[in-house]
Amino acid sequence: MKTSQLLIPTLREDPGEAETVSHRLMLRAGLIRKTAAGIYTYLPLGLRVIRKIEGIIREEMNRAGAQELLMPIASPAELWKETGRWDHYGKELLRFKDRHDRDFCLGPTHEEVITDLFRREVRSYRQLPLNFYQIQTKFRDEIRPRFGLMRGREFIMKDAYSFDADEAGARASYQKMYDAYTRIFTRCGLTFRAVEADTGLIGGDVSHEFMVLAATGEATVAYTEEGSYAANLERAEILPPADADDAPFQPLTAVSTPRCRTVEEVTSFLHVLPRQLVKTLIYKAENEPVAVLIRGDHELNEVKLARLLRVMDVQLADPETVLRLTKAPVGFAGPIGLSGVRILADHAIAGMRNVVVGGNREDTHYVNANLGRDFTVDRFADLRNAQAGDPSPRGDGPLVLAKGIEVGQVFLLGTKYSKSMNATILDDQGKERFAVMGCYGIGVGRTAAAAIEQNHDEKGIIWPFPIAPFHVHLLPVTQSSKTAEATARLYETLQEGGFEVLWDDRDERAGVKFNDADLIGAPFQIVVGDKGLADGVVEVKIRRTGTKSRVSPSDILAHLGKAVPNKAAPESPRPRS
RNA sequence: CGGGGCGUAGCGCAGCCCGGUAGCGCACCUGCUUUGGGAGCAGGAUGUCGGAGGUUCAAAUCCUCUCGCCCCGACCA
Repeated sequence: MKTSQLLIPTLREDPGEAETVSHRLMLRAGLIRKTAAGIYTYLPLGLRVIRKIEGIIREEMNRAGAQELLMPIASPAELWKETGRWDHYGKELLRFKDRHDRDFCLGPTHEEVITDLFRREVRSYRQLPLNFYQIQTKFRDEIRPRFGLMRGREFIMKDAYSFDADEAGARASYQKMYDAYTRIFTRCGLTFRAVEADTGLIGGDVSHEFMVLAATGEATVAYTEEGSYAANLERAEILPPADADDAPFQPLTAVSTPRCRTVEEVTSFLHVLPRQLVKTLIYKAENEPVAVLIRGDHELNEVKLARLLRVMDVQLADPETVLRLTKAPVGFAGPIGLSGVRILADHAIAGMRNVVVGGNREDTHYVNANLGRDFTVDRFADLRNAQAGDPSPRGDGPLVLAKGIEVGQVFLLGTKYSKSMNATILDDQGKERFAVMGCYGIGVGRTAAAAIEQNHDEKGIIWPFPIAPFHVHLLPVTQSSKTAEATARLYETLQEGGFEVLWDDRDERAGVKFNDADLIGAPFQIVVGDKGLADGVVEVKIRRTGTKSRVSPSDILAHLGKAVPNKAAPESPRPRS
């Protein structure tokens, strides 16, 4: 393609609205433009990248035995009411009415639609297993869209849904998808990790997230260096500590702590370490208040709390509730004498002695409080976030934390949707059974953004070969007819050799072309100019390394062929579960 | 939804505090020169100052309301 025939509006300056590298570079390199908050138009160059990623996904999904179909963007409220998600999904579900006043929504995901199709069309276990996928635009009305394609409201997603006759079959389908995902992200040239994950709103029993490791990631991953354990921070299990403090009980004493509300304020006022304090957090779980005890230097994990309480979500109680329960303003809650509310505690609390707790009175804390003697706990559980250095639940070393971008997630759903929507098949005994399902998503645009986060320098993007919008950027830098002819010949040769070539035929100065080429990030740049042609060569620059070599045009295909990374997909490892 | 900030030319911004001629850089158009890492000179075009109301002789500037966007948090897969 010639540059003059494509809209590639590169920007010399950083757009004010972009913070992260991928967002900034996608705007600057002319890949996308914003249409509304969290809603983007893909320009020709950006769309080429999207199509490349989709192509890799299609190949691997088909290879794994999935079949492509396409579901509608709009779906009727009735289906969502069957599973209860019309009420539970919240404001992320964009609802609207048609001209007949019927309720519809824009699909944020498609379990309901595919399960409806399945129950209408599939009767027998003999037709299973089945796996359907689509690559399609989703809409989730995010509270705060950000970082360009990383978290948009409208975004392109590959979603797949597997149906099996039994649990074992479903696990096999899950494993196939896990393996396919590993191949897909490897082929996209990404450094990633599959981690154990929570199932969230989608529901289900088992889930892995595929995380591209990058500093700008929104999620935190906990893993061991040896690599046998990896989990999303919100999921990472923490074993009860083996060691307990066995110091003798000291007498309980109330102390005045004027205006000391936070752990930081209380501990520095009393000259103790945060790990000697127990904070008491009052939460609301579906309007039922609950008190949670957490060590001062630990962080409560709301996902774990919600799972323990078997509720959709939990939130910190409002100041009025805290005042009613503890008879003190926020900041002074403690377990001693606290009544009318269940008291939960993180495992770490069990082994602590002579701790600082809130006094349930304004400006008052207790020191030397002790479990058993001064207060009781209704239930101990794993309720905190993992920290770097915590022991792995598999006993294989300390956990390391890293930031990651979630580009894909696989769920073993079980019968959650087939039950609520009555999607049954007949088994080999002629008996009706609920189909056992799995669902599998990949954020296509987010994968492109993640690739940029991982592959860039101060000049611009450095595309991995398989998802680059073009393989070769052809840059004539002198005006002579000799250069023009050599460029045209090279363009033909390269295309015949199977390379996708972007030919910068603009009447621009060399510097402009060089800078745009570095920004756009094709793996190879070929500079054609009188200087080189006088010696019978053109200059090939490898974008990633900056290495330049002088190559005779007749050797160009052989030269590039050597430099192209092996395109074959690697063997996929098994999940660690 | 809470906190902070920003809407002025296609893009990046100044002007606003202290009311009185709307400006700078880049991009764009014309001409000449130039042409291997974001060219030079000369000339030119481009704005309902986000919108509505108000105060005032006079509003980009002050006041009120409103819309949009960005950042932090809450939230979310």
